[in-house]
Amino acid sequence: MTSQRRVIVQVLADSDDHPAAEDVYRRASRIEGRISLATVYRTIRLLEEAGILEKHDFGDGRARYEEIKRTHHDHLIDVDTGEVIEFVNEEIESLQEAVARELGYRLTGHRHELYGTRIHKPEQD
Amino acid sequence: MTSQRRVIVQVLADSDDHPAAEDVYRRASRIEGRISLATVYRTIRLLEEAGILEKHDFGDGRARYEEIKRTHHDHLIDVDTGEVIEFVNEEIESLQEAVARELGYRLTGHRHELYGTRIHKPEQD
DNA sequence: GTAGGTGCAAAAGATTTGCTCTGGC
DNA sequence: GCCAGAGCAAATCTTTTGCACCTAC
Repeated sequence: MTSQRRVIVQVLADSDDHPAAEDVYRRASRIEGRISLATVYRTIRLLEEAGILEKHDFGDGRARYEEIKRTHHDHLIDVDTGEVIEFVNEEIESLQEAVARELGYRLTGHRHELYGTRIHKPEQD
Repeated sequence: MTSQRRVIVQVLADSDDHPAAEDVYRRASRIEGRISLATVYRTIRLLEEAGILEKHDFGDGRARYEEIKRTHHDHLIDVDTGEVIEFVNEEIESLQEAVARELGYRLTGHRHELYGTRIHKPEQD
């Protein structure tokens, strides 16, 4: 357990957004100067393989990460702002299982992202 | 309309899988020798912007493409073989709309992929 | 004839890796 | 002291781009 790893893990734990490797590097650098992007990538990979981190791709060309929390959720991405909103829908979850089963598969994972634009609500402005 | 573009469009129309740019290049090269990977990328981009082609990312680091067919569908990826199976589930589709609406969003698109392993069926072997 | 398209090679951006050095235990 | 792990720079992989040349209309 080196200081670099400690800092990276801390940064990820403190983030409630979905930072890319570069973001993690930037945030970690503020705390611990002696750190390199390569180490961030290596540590992120370790954490991912250990099942601690989840990798996402929201379509902007780089991987985004978040800690696996107790509650599973999917994401809605605001196409105008890039904001990421988490959602849970048990009905969709079980339908997915059913679809896979019908096709002769056991589900090992899934990726579900919604992309949308905010509905303008005049009374909220 | 150049011969290169004609060939690329033809290759895509003839493919019922989800080829990456490199695959399109390989298939097109067999038909038309005078073609470059750069042209494939440029043409693919044009077709995507024209709404003729859909871009996917199945998690292997390169983009995969398919022609937009009349019927919308999502994908189940066999994690053992890489095989891609298309599926349609209207119930999930409308639940997605509902989820977005509840969060105050109008859906502009979505990405939904299931990852699974084939359930072994002894009587089928 | 010319504007848009092509090929080639180099650039760009994200991620990985080889190698040497270092710091935790 | 040893060895896993760090830093740095170079390599890799996919995709994009600059530029000179070409070709469809």
